[in-house]
Amino acid sequence: MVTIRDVAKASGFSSTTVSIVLNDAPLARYIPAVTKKKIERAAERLGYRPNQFARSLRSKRSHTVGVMVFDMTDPYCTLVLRGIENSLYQASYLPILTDVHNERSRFERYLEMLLDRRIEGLVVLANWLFLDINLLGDLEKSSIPTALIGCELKGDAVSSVIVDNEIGGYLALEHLHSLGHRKIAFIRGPKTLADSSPRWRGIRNCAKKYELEIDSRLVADLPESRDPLSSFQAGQKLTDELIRHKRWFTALLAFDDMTAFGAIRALSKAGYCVPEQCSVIGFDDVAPSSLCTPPLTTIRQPMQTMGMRAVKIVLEGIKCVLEKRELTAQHGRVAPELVVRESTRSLL
Amino acid sequence: MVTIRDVAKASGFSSTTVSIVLNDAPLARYIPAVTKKKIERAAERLGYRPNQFARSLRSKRSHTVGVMVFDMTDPYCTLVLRGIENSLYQASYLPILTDVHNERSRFERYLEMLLDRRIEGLVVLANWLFLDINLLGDLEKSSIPTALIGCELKGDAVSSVIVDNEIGGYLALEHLHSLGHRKIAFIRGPKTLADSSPRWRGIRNCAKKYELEIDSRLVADLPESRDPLSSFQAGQKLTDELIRHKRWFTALLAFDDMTAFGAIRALSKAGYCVPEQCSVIGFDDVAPSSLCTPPLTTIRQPMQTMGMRAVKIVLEGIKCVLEKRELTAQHGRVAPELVVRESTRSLL
DNA sequence: TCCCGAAGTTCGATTTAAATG
DNA sequence: GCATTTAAATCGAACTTCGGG
Repeated sequence: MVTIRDVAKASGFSSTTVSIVLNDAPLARYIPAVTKKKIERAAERLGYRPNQFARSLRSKRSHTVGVMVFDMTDPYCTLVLRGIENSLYQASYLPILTDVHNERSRFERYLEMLLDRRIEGLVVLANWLFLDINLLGDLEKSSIPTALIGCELKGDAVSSVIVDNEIGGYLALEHLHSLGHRKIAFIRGPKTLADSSPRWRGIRNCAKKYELEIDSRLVADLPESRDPLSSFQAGQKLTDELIRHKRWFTALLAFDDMTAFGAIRALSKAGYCVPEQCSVIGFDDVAPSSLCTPPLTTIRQPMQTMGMRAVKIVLEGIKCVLEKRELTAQHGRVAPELVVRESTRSLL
Repeated sequence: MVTIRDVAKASGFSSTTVSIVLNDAPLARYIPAVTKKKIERAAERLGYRPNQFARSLRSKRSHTVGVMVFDMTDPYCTLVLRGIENSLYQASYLPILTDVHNERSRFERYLEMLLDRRIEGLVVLANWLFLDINLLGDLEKSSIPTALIGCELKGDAVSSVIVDNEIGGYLALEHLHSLGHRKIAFIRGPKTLADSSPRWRGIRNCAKKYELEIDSRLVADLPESRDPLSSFQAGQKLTDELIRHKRWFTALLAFDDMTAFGAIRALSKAGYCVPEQCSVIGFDDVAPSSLCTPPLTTIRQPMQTMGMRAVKIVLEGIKCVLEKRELTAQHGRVAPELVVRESTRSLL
């Protein structure tokens, strides 16, 4: 491996000068262009690449950000990760990816490993997380700029980026209503999930606005679970029960896309066509939604944007820390968007 | 930050002794249990965590593996990444994730960054890659154990893990044939993609075995593209053309699942039901396949296994390098598996 | 010779303080 | 005093060498 001393020797200057020149440090002002040229050419010729370990040891900087995903297999992750990666790339940071499999022990172990690597910031993709306050103890005291995607935390230690679930819920029901649906079934999220209640609130607001009555016999709740696939299965099972109760509905509003896929499966098995006999709307707009037939009408979370936003917050946090300014958490809330495809149909 | 010297001071021993004890180095044999206890307790009490930069600088090891994905948005990545992550976790390695967006410049920049970080190994997820030999120049000379997932490379510089496409193609056609299908349409992969030709070879072998005639007017080719979504669109378009040519078929064998989704969309738009009027089989078994209705019959690539396998190879390579043994590439080929779901139906 | 522990060197780059003409 | 350059200290851990009992 070629070191700075090799470059020094080859160029005939000291390693100090080489360092100053190659880093374009303040003192480089005083160094004549000829010297710079010589040094740069020597470095080039030898193929010199500074040792990042040495550099980091000295500067205490890693140019690395930790990314912690709660369950990688959730299709929700894909685009968020793309957003994170892209923003990091532009800032010349590299991400260390960890997947905690929704396991507490894994979370703790990974967090220690990341802290040991002196990550400068942390992005946590808390999709499908049943959050436990303890998990954050380590985080808060670490004083590493952190952004949580998908759930919000009280206090100003940890930033967050979430979708506006209330607006999303409102948009979903408004769409069904505008299509003429009045008998609507609902599959709500698990009570322990933070998204569930605001989404439902939005739905109720919309119902009130349009004087739509919600039949409580057409409302089902997803059970708590830490497996993203389970919401597909639960969606199927609950829809099946709804159908068997013979209380018919012309549309179904699902908690998320996975649930909607399960609902469509159940409807289809029972001999009902979507959207001819029953409209279905989801939430998230994960990749499969546009691929399925019929493609799913849904409320899109701007996932890539959310990833980018989280990185932006973390990067600003890092700058704060470097300049020893006070660091306060930011809480971003992005607007969801109705995506009309073909799983919903007008009754009018 | 508490350093080894702080621990030395607090325990009353020298930093040498502390280092030996905490790392359980060979010399630790000679150190009495009392001393060890004292040192360990001091370290514990102070919350000492060794500085990885210093450690890496000295040992020249990073305990980091680079992971390079060609297009993160491809659903094919998800499970492979899970496999990679899991194996790395068990070996206490951490992955740096990079997504090259199928762009040459990004590949090169990321490769340099990873090399600068002194990654000990590299896993490349070359899904949907139109490989260019030049890209590998840097790789070969870097002498970093590397495993390519999804495509194979001549020579013994770079290891690889691929699915046995020929068997997969065979299985797919055999399944359709066993269901009684004789008029079968095919959408082949792009000619520039390495997977395409062996997959087609398997199909032809199977056709010969069962004396099935392949009607060349029912064979279409996916165009070259570097966007995974494009195979959905192309699948839809090609199927549409196939339908319009009025040369009917009872089953369609698609190059991959994305293509199959496109085909199903086209059939549905043209008023044909899957599988009642036309069976469709895919290849890969990406996540959406089991979520769609009807769920897709397909040839599964054991993606998680492939990720694990690649990491295993890389880890062995790292051990090789450490022990200065000769490093030779391994070329793994894993068996695909027929997954029968509901997009195919028996004619018998 | 065996056991225990410490002093000092090394890894490679950055930075401070200081020395030249 | 100024422009130009550099010796030496530093970051934190790990390893080599050595000395005392």
